[in-house]
Amino acid sequence: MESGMISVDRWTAGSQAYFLTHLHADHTAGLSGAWRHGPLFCSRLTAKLIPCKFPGFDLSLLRIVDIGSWHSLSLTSPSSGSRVDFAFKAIDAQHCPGSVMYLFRGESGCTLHTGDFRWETSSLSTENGRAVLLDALKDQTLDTLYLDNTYCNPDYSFPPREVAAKQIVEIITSHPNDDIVIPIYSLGKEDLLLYISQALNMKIWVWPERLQIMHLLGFHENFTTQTSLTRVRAIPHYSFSSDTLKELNEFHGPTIGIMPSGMPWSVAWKDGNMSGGSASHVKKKECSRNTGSLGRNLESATKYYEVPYSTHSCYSEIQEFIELLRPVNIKGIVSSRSCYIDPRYYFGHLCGPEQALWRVQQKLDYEEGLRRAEVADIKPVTEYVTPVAGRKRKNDHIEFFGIRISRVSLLRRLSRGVRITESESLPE
DNA sequence: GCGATCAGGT
DNA sequence: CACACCTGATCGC
Repeated sequence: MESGMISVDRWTAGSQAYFLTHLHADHTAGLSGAWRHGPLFCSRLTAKLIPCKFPGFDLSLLRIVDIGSWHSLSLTSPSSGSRVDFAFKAIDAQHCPGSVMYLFRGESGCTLHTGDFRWETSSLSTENGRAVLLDALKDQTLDTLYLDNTYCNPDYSFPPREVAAKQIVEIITSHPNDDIVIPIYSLGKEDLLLYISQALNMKIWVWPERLQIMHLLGFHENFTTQTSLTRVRAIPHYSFSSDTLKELNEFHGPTIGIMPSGMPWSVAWKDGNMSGGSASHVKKKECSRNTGSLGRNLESATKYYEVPYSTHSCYSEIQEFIELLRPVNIKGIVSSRSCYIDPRYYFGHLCGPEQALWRVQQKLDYEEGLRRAEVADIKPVTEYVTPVAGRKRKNDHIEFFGIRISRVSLLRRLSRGVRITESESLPE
């Protein structure tokens, strides 16, 4: 990529093919209804959402990438003018609706771009993704892994989403008479809301634009814009703060805030907080801040929970992902504001040419084992032998050790400053 | 008046 | 903390 041929989640002119992993704003900086720099490859669901996110977008530019099958692409080398053939495949990224990773196979080797992704160890989708990736890579090394390194730090530890979803349902049922507000963004966490809706057999309120998204995603029964139908509301993230929660409590009655987020969940927070169960990650806060003016409503100490429901992989999941793939090289894709952790700071020992070959060798050994097992008429092991530790490799002079500040300014510049104008049109 | 970018907020 | 946004100011046209 970056050779003037393929761009992933980058929208400046000069590429021959543009790939979109998912429709969050930090991956669409530069996209707009007027964008027309070239063909845009994305998942079917993402394509469905594009007109809503970018009104006026020229839909003839869209190239739908069906998940799981190989697609081919023929481009022209900008330097030599000769033809360059690629094959690529989309894999479910489990981050938000429509989100995918892209695996590219070309003359210059294999590249995997994860976009944002969640790699929950025991989920069926991950199991499928694992098989698809290993099968797609075959005996080749993965040359470059562009990695969602949002939580690429051992301090970040949180449970699978299902666990967090159950915690949230518990919180809601333990406050049977209170209103509940759950801050969400314009796309993502639908599975959480659906889970709550089904577990409690109630509809969930969303704002009108969000209902339109829900309908596009195929959810017709579980969401409503009628306040009177439910006590559980998913509200725009930007409209939520301790002040708004306090106001809700003062003017609308008892309201609990539940923040589903992966962010503050480092191991340092795990124990010794004021939440009931010490094993639980749930953080409960009493927001009794009283910033003047209305004052003295002592009764309105509002309840606010933070629950580790994350759409990004935690550290151990990233580790497992890298141990599976053993890439030659890893590059982080996060465009964070204040710091950039090079994935090789923690995972340098899992990449490099030797490690990549190690993976291939593992696969060959595994297949050889299967063959022998068949001959010996022994039941083959159905599970993959997951590579353990294996930190033999000495890092011979990888220069990117430690925290890199200089890259940040570059990444920031690439990802800043989108304004998504919400569709004017009404639902239906 | 418009889109693109930036500053600053949740 | 820093997710994935938001609003509002400013720049260039």
